[in-house]
Amino acid sequence: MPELPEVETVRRGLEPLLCGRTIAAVACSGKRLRIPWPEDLHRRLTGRRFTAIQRRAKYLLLDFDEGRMLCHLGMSGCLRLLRANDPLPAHQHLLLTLDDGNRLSYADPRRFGMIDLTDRPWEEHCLLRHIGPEPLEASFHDGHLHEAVRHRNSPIKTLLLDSSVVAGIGNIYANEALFTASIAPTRRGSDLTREACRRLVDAIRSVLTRAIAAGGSTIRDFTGSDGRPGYFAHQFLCYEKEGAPCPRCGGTITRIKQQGRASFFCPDCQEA
DNA sequence: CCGGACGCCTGTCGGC
DNA sequence: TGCCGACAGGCGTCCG
Repeated sequence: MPELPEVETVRRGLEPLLCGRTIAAVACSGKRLRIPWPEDLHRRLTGRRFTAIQRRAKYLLLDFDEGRMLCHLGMSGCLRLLRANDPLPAHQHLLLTLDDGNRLSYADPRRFGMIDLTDRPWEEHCLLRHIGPEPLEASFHDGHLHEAVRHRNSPIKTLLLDSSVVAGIGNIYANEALFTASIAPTRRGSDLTREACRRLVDAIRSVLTRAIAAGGSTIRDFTGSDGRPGYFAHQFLCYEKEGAPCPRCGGTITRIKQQGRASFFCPDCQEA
């Protein structure tokens, strides 16, 4: 489900309502997610006060007055703020009752997501250490991208999904950004000129920024922390548009498979 | 080191 | 109607 724009949408929804609140009660399903639940979960969460909600790649970083919680939504995870009488979602794995009576609910049917607790600084967390630059920050630019891909033989689509090249891009936005930059997903990293990298960086920034403004993309079941869907799927140019006319040249959007995942592109106007 | 395949889960959808 | 396979927004691991 969630790529960078969706996780950022959740973060923006949580931040004003969560910061300053204290955890009064903790309930955990105990069902194993991607990694095992931390030891002493109840003790390490109860009584903690939220002080900051940040995002790195597709991870949510929740800071407490003492300690921190790392959260990843996987493919089907959902973090929502519920009022006291709201019904609880199916497949809920963690429920934090707050001192104002609201509740933070983490649900994840497929259990590809994860939650971890740490007392160390974020930059020391092993899951965050090898992640590349944030695409919306100045450290991500054409020179960085060119250097990261110029010796790589993999298709550029695969490289965009590699979080050590650039953080937070998933299947939807890799496809949309390559379409916008007029670069075929099959192009080898080593074939990209500096100029093509500049176009791609611009396209990534543009697509992600517009997706965040729309509240993310809801294909099936994504919702923000308030339960509302995102509307960026209405602006897709190629994703899940197999057979449709290309909005740029009138060619036919084609679907291929790369690394077992669907890629959509226009063979007529995306440079092979 | 690199690249590709696989597995982890559940839910949904299309074809027969 | 029901069953079965394919597929879905991610990502770490394993093997050649």
